[in-house]
Amino acid sequence: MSLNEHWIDKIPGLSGLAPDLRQAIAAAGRVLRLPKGSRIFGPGQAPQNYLLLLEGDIRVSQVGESGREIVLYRVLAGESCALTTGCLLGGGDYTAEATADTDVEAVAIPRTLFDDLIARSAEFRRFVISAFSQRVTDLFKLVEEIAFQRIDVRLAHKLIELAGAGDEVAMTHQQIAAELGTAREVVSRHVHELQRRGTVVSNRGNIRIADRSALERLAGGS
Amino acid sequence: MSLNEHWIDKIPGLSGLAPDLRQAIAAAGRVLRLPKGSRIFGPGQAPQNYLLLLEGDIRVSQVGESGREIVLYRVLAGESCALTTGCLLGGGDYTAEATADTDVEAVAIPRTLFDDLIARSAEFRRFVISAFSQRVTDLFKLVEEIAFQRIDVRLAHKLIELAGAGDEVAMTHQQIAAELGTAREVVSRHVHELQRRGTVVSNRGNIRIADRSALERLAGGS
DNA sequence: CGCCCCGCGTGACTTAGTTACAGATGCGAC
DNA sequence: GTCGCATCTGTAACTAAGTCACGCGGGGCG
Repeated sequence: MSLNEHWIDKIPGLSGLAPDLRQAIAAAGRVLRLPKGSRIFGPGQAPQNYLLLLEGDIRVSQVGESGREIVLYRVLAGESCALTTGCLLGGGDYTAEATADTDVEAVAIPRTLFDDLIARSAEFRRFVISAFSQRVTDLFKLVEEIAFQRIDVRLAHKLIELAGAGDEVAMTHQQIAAELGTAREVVSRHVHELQRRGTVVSNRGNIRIADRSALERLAGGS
Repeated sequence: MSLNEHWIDKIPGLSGLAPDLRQAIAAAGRVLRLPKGSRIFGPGQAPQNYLLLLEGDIRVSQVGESGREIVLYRVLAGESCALTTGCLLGGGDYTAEATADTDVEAVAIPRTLFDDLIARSAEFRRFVISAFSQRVTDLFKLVEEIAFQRIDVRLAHKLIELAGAGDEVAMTHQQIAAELGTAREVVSRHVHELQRRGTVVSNRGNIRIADRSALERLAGGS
């Protein structure tokens, strides 16, 4: 029980939930642990639970017939995966898939409880709806990027994002291509060009940012 | 009052709403009429109401810095525009805009009532959430199309969609380009090619489908 | 009638995606 | 160690898409 009270506090949006609802959630929610690389869901799987992510990083991506892939968004610790589950319940056919990018710890909330929480808690509603909204704005931005932005700009953007606080991106060109929804060769070419200009240093499975400000200039400007 | 009971029945998802809630909606909802071409919302405008569309057709699109435009989705009669309003409330900065493609009749529901309805009616919740879900799957599909599909296939698709039951599309190449998020010249070239093959007949501001099955083959197949 | 705006056509060029390889590099088996 | 192999990366040639610049022509309107 103290264990259950423990995880709910990892979800910032739910900190102020009424005690009785906390208890209901703690009682009915099951904690799942999945290793890195697990398929959370994919075409053909229809989960009956709403998921809250406690630890880890889930990547939601779309694959085309050609096998090419593009990352739609990520679900981070403390966020809800309700969108994709909702998508399944409401949407009918879809082709997105979700993969654990790291080891993952999540809570599965049965649908009946979810409905109940939505009905009884304004805070929970706010949490769910703002999660939906956030995803949608993410997708809006993504559409704009794909449709209008040049690949080199998007690559610069992604490298900065993926490097985070550090300056190393431990990914293959293929994986970065999947992030951007383009082909591996395209990434290779642009990485090579960045290396030629001294902006990055590229090694097998790893790219190090050598001149962050140059990258930011590329990402921000034209 | 009978007038108010009138419009609520235009929303299929709300037909089974409890009588007291119907009354609340009827009392607080204001019916709006907007002429074709009106900007429903855009960057810099933050509506405080949730909108239900009774009549007409709203186009939600994204414009890039270059001025190029892409249609994200449409809101049709009987559907809710809650997504985009929710997007505003939850999302912070965004750049999408919504335009009336036809004369439009909509109901504005104040936010307080919306919250109340969500709290009290499972049916209303289902309506709102499935609307959200639908938009999201639409956006998923759109991302896949932009990222992976060839322009000629997407054009064929759009022409069929825009023609509806008939076989005329009364739009300029520029407008069709905005639908697809591409440049006018690209549309012109492909339309020209389709005309050369006898699939369509193109005139100023109008494209007539001459061989629908050929178009469907193009849209469906590779 | 003539002007002008708007939609459309076209050519030359750049960027992105595709196809088909050929090296390179690490890692495990032996 | 080193051999074999899968995986990652580089390159070249080609097609598709997007960009830029301009010309043409038809309608509408003064």
